[in-house]
Amino acid sequence: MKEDLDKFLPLSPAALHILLALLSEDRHGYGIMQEVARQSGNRYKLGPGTLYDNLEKLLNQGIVEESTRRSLADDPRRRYYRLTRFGRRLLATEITRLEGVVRKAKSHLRVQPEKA
Amino acid sequence: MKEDLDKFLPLSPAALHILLALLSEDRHGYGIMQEVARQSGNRYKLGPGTLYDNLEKLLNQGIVEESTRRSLADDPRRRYYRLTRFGRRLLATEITRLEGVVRKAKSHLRVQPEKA
DNA sequence: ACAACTGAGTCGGATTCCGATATAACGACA
DNA sequence: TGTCGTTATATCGGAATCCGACTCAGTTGT
Repeated sequence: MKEDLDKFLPLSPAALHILLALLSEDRHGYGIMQEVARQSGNRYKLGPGTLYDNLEKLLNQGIVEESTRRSLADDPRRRYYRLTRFGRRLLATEITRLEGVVRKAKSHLRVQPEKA
Repeated sequence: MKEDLDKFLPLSPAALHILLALLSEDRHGYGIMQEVARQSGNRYKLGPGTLYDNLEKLLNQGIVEESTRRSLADDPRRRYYRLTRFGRRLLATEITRLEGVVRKAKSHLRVQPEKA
């Protein structure tokens, strides 16, 4: 009961970046959108459609769960999400996989870079 | 005329792995499927539908092009594909981006890994 | 008062995924 | 020769996903 992680991999770009945004701290939906944009230097932006589709799926799969609001002063509209332990393990596995991809690619990209 | 690369990023897992398979050498469709499976230790397999959908798109975008058969002894059914220079640059950009993702994630995954 | 922003969410068309299936040539073997 | 397994390209169509436009509403700033 360990390699069923593979069933969820590879993560789509959207799912990966949502989990990445939740890795540093719990966030609400709008906050996830902002963090994804920020982390990518505004090059990759999640729209609400993609966000909520993915969030729903991630909740159903037990990768993400809703967390209670932290402070009473918080905007009551906000709904916070956090990684489950399974989600964290899944993300760690995916990151390891991507590390291999990057290493492999770099070894080939070094040679014959471009004629000029 | 340089940052239009961003329009193509991030790459879907399928597109990324097709480009990766073509990075080491030119391959035909069936060979791409095999290489993607091999590179992933059989954990990620591309079906023909996903392959040809993606290939068509990559051809239209000028990321991949058809290359002529290398040897006369080659199975004449095969159609070979290669990365264009643009495709190589695009892949390099995506790999750099992923490197950043991996680095960021690892710095957070190191702490509070899992209780036991 | 008004605009801009924060915040959750829906909707529907477009795109992509992806296995099942079709077709056929190839290699090996009895 | 026939037949089986593999190699190889390709299509098809239902399912899943993407994703911007939009709705609704509260908050903040000018």
